[in-house]
Amino acid sequence: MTLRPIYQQLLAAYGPQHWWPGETPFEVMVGAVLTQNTAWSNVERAIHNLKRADALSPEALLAVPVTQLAEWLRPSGYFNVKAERLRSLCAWLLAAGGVRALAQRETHHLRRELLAIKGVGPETADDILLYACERPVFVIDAYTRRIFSRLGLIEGDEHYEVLRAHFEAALGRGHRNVPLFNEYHALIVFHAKSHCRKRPLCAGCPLAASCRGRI
DNA sequence: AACCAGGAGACAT
DNA sequence: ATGTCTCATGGT
Repeated sequence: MTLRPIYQQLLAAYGPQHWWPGETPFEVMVGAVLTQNTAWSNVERAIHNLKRADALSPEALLAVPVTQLAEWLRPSGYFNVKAERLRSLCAWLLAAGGVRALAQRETHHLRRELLAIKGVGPETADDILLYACERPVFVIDAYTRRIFSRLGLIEGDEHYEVLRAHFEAALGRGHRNVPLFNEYHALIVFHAKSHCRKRPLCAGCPLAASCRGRI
């Protein structure tokens, strides 16, 4: 596939992105839920509220009333919904034996468990698997659909699992690909936010060579 | 002032 | 299996 050269072009243009923006695996998980259909700048405010209240742990989040949690989450939007979603995530984490205990589980088993949590869909599950648990899964999001459909490489409306399988098959599935999948998704998000918001192909787009003749 | 942002669940068809 | 509605804040 042409997915390798596209990655090289993005990396050459933007450099390493050092994802996920979060200091601990648990903070990554929280961020993955809070950023659902929400600008990251708003998520940062909510996470800052949690840190300021010294509440950024599964135990602390479960110890306070939902109304209090929702108040801390207010800047990230959907705060009532997300308060419940964080609680179900934390309840699962504690039942699983804590964040550290996740290392024992096999990736596919872990993925099914994550998807069983209310408020964790395919993308959030894969964010957690890749960026918190360092598992080799390729994250599909709205940016990925938009960019690669404009490049003519996918339709864009395929089911999530179809696209994930497609990208993973093209790039390889081994554990050695964790850094690649990490960087690739981060670059996709950065690229989508800097270029191509409205136009298919902008002046100075690092993917111009891959676009040529297709758009 | 409409439109969008690193989705997911509930529900009807 | 495929649409539609809802959830909500802050930036452009």
